[in-house]
Amino acid sequence: MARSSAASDVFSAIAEPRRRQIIDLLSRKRSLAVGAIVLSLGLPQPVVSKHLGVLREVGIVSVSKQGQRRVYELNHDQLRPVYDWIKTLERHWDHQLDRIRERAERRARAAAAPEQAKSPAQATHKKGTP
Amino acid sequence: MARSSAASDVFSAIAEPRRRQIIDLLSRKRSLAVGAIVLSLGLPQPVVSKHLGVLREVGIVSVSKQGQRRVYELNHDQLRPVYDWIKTLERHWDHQLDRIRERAERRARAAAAPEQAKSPAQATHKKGTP
DNA sequence: TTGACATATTCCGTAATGGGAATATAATCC
DNA sequence: GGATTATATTCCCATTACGGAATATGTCAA
Repeated sequence: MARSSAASDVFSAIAEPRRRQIIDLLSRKRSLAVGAIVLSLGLPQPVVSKHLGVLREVGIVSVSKQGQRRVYELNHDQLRPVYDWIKTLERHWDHQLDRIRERAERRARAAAAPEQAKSPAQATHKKGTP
Repeated sequence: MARSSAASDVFSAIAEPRRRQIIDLLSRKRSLAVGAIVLSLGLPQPVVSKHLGVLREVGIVSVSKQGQRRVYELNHDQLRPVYDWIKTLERHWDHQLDRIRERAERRARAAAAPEQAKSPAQATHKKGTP
């Protein structure tokens, strides 16, 4: 019963290495025809078409006919759930963002409570809260 | 063969919604015994144990015996491949990072050349989850 | 039309998935 | 020792996944 299937769930869709490869390809080149993907990945055409089918069903890619070929492109938005989910754990990876944000917050705190500021922050008028 | 199995591939491991739930739980509470997870998710204990088994095999979680219970905790590092992969597409989402970095740099420049300080210090920018 | 090309779909076989129920292991308490 | 609690493991089953081969659909060109 409705086990999260690759055909409907983004996370399952990206579980397949070759599907991730396809996504990688499409994120670099703006758009690609099936043939180009087949060439690039070196997989049998039916295999590629089937993977594209899965990605299509989930909404990760979209097609447009162009002559006798189908041109695929990435819908980045559909991958957002993955991004949002993993981003929750971002703080654990000592990411640049953290250092920047941390510094900003330290600075903000210092500006908000200047009496316990150990480091002599030059200037900084304090500032009322909006 | 060697289809990327959930038992060996991180992406496959996190494809399962309940496994993601477990990860979410463990990322909030530092460490949890199986019983607590069972309680929290409302799933049968064997099911939880099996999911934990998968996460364990991949290395996403690790166990330690504590009395008669096994306490699990998250190994964030193992999820890094997911983070790194999805982060490639970050630019498409006009991410907060850019704004924060920009602001920080502006601020840094202002601090380096204090005589022309005139920036509106918007210290506290609490950003709730959208 | 016929034929070449580009892509999708179907059928098949094998392997893996995840849940349920029952059972096994292990630690703790009496 | 035996009983109880906590967790893992095994067996079974229905479902799904993926690749391969063959075939179907669609499009252009002459």
